[in-house]
Amino acid sequence: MAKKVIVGMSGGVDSAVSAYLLKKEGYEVEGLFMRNWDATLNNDVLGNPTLKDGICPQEQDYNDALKTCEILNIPLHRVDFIKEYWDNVFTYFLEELKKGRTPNPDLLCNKYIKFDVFKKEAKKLGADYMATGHYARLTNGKLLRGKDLNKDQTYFLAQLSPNQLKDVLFPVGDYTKEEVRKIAKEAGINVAEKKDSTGICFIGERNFQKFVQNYLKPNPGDIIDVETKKKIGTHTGLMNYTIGQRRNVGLSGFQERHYVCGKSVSKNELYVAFGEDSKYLISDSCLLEQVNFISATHPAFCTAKFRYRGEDYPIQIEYLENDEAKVSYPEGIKSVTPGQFCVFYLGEECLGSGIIKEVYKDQKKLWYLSD
RNA sequence: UGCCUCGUAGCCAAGUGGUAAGGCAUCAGACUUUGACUCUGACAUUCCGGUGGUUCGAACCCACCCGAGGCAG
Repeated sequence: MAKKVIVGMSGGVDSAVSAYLLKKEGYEVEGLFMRNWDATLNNDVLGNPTLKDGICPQEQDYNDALKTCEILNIPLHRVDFIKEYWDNVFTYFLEELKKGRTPNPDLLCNKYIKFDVFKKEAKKLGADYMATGHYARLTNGKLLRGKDLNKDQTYFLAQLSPNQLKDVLFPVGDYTKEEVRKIAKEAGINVAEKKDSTGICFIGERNFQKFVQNYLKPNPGDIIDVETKKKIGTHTGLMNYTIGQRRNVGLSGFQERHYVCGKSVSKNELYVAFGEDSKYLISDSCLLEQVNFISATHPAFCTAKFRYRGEDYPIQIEYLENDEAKVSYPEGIKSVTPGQFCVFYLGEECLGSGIIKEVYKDQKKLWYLSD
């Protein structure tokens, strides 16, 4: 009796090829499409580029997935997690923004949606395994980077528990994106040439400031030159900025490039530093919260990424109480941002992650990144 | 009122007789399952505050006017 796999079909190439490969390997394959965002229901109006189109992108994706399943001759189920997404992912996203932090909703989307309610739904459909189109590999319970290091998506999986990764398959993890597209083309899959989706998972590309305005009231305040502590402009609301940001700050007339280096929610001030090598952008350690480990290995020294597609930096970890940890990187790293995830790696293995809570330089909390 | 300095694209700013550097910002792409960062391209189609003049030729020299600031007072 062939094992049954439910594949999360997004309407893109990666999941299509995943289903194709699994079927070729002899699994009984069925697709499951999920919809987690409804622009109308969720009041996603300002800055939504596709609102006026005849068909919303999620429905287009569904149609693409449907076509793919037809080609592969497998059934496609469908499920809505709009409420779950709002309650567990989007609410967190907004709460973090209110605190002046920079959340990454896609890690929580995996934690609370894809590898939780979606997986349960797959089980309900009789699945022995669930599969997704992530560029990642699983070997003996270890989560490894995808073969295509440029597309590696283990960063987004770093908040999962070992249990959530049980009975999970990542068929495209052993291929490069180029190979995946080639396979799709040769198999006659409709979405072989479809452009990769970007933007927040399930929501899509947006003008961030306008998008957030649908949910949070803007609260303008002063932009302060972190060096002189003088006011040099007005910001449109702290939630509109992230650390290290250069574009869309709204300042001009200066000789040097300027970067957001901090903010104070209590004072409603945004701090800006000049020059791309400004010392104000550098930190040498940080405190993590909600530290999660997938791996049984808890090393003192390893590497870490501080943002998706960020560089791997050598770090030292000191494990603390309450799922907290102190991470040190004496060489200094630019734009370590509260709210973002710090993801640990040991060679190929993705060990786990934590949320950046506080940022330090020379053992002192950065005053311009405090509250 | 007298004298001095200054007035270059949205902003800052080179250029002081030979036919408008650069930076910031902005816009458009590339990259990208987080808002970045980075990279590429576009950006004063002969009006360089205005009007005349000198010159083969002026943003650059001269005159006057307008405007901003300063020193005398």
